[in-house]
This record gives sequence, structure tokens and C-alpha cells, in this order.
Amino acid sequence: MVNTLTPATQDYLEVILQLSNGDKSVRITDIAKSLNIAKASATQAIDTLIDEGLVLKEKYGPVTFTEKGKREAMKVKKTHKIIREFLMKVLQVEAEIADQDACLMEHVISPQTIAGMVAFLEKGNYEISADLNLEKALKILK
Amino acid sequence: MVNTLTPATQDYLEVILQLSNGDKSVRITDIAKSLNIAKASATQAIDTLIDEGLVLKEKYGPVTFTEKGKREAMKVKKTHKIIREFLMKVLQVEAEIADQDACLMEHVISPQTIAGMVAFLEKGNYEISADLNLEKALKILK
DNA sequence: TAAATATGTTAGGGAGGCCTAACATATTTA
DNA sequence: TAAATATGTTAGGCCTCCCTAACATATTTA
Repeated sequence: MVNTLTPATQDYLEVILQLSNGDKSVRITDIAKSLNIAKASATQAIDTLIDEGLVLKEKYGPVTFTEKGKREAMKVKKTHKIIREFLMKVLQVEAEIADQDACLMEHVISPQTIAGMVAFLEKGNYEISADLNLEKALKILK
Repeated sequence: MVNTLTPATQDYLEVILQLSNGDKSVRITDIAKSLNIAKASATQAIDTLIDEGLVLKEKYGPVTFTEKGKREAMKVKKTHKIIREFLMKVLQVEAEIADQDACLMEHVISPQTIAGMVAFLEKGNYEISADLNLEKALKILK
């Protein structure tokens, strides 16, 4: 039993981490707003996070992390950050799109690929990236 | 109405394209095997591909592409290939994992990021990639 | 050609993840 | 403090994508 977190679960953890901003208490309403879903859906999802021992919450109360939950959330966040940075610095993808892509890629990408990104970023060698011809490349996909 | 293909639909198209290998006729059984799903699921999925005008099929007959279907399938394939190549050549990810990642990433990645990969690959400058320290990078994720 | 096997379909179901509507509880404010 | 508003929950439903079991059709082969 590996208890792999679903993409949705990871998104919830990420948003809760962001909203908690250190250790603020996080409300269902805000989670729902951040994820652009109905409050009822957030309530339901949080119930499963509770079942999985990732967060704590009393009826009508705020959501807080368990140790495990916080650990997982930070892992997701780190992965997101690496991808985002890689896309921006190496592939010259603009911030907003890099962020969106990271949001989706973070759920499916292997540790090896992430490691590749990390290693690449550590080189800090972006001369090649400086003059990527994205316009031209975009046309190839038509 | 953009009629965006779902990840599952794209996977079906990709597998059908691969199995058709030019223009061989493709059987439900083979599609199911390739995707590791039940035949019944394949049948059902193919029905929706038919509804979307992507493939043709008669009862108990083989699956063939429509023009639209073939076009879409080749688009997916091209995207897959670009990602796979990028992961292998630039990030030094091994073939099998690169392929798996490509399979998942191809459904979520933006045209901009793909363009970045294409542009990067066109530079053909892999010196930096030659000595990426993946071992070390892997540890960062713990 | 009849039986065995391979292939395809139908029916019914389940889990995940979302929705709306209605209701319950808390908090704010007049 | 009573009413208004904000917040949270419950119930029921929908869609996607998968499953198994049972059945239908085709194809092979003895």
C-alpha cells in the first residue's frame, strides 16, 4: 500500500499550504475559491484528506495540517517550484504559463525528470536559452 | 466549442496510430491489450471516438481513422516524440522513463513549453547535459 | 461442418471528482 | 439581541473512465 496521492489531493495540499502561509488557519471557503470549485466539493475532498491523515478539522472549524500532511504539501510545492523555474529559465516560457504547466506536470512527472531539471538548473548555464526561437518552434506544431 | 480531446481519447488515438502502422486495420482486442484495459472498455471508448468523428468502425469490424482522427493522432504522436527526445537528450532521462513521462506530459503541456523544447533541441547543444549530476539532484527531492 | 477458440458487445456497477439545492451553524451588524 | 450575512454540511446527481460477467458473432481447426 503506497498510498499515492491523487492529483486532486496534491492540489488541495498545495493550496492549503499556500493559504496557511506559515500557520494561519485555513477555511473551506478559501480553499474552494482558490481551486475554483464549489464549497461542497471542498468539504468532501477535505473529508478524504482527513481520512488519509493529511489534515485535521472539526465541524465548522478551520483546516490544519498534520505533520504528514505538511511534509507532503511541501514536497508538492518544491516539485512545482522546480518545474516552474525550469520552464521559465531554460525554456523561456512566460511566468503564467510556466506556472500553469507546472501545476499539471507536477502530478505526472517522474523523480528522474525532476532530478534532471534540478541538475540542469544547478549548472546555471542559460546562454543557449537566451536566444531560443520560440516563434519558429511554435509553427512546427501546426 | 473547442472539442478538446481528453487524455484518454488522445491515448486511444496514439495507440491506434501505432497499431495501424501505416494502414493496417486495428482490432479492439489489440487496442485493449496495448492500453492494458478490458476489451469492453475499449469498445465503449471507441464508440465515443466514433461519435467525435475520429474513427470509423462497423459492428465486429476493425477500427480505422477518419481524416480528422489521423490528423489528431499524428499531432499527439509528434508531441510525444518531442517530449521524449527532450527528456532523453537534454535531461538525460533514460529511455523507458522518458517515454512514460512523455505519455503523461503530452496531455497537459502547453504549446509554449513544447515550443521551448523544440527550440532547445534545434540548438543541438548538449554539452551541458553531458555531465548532469542526477544522483545528487535526486537527493534534493527527499 | 461442428466444435473450439478468438473476438466483440451489452449490461450493470464502482470510484473519483465535480455540481446544485437545501439546510445548519457562526459571525457580523443594525 | 435579533436579523442579516457568511460559512460549512448533507443529499442527491452527473460525467468520465474503468471494471466484470454474460452473451453474440467470427474465425480456426479437428
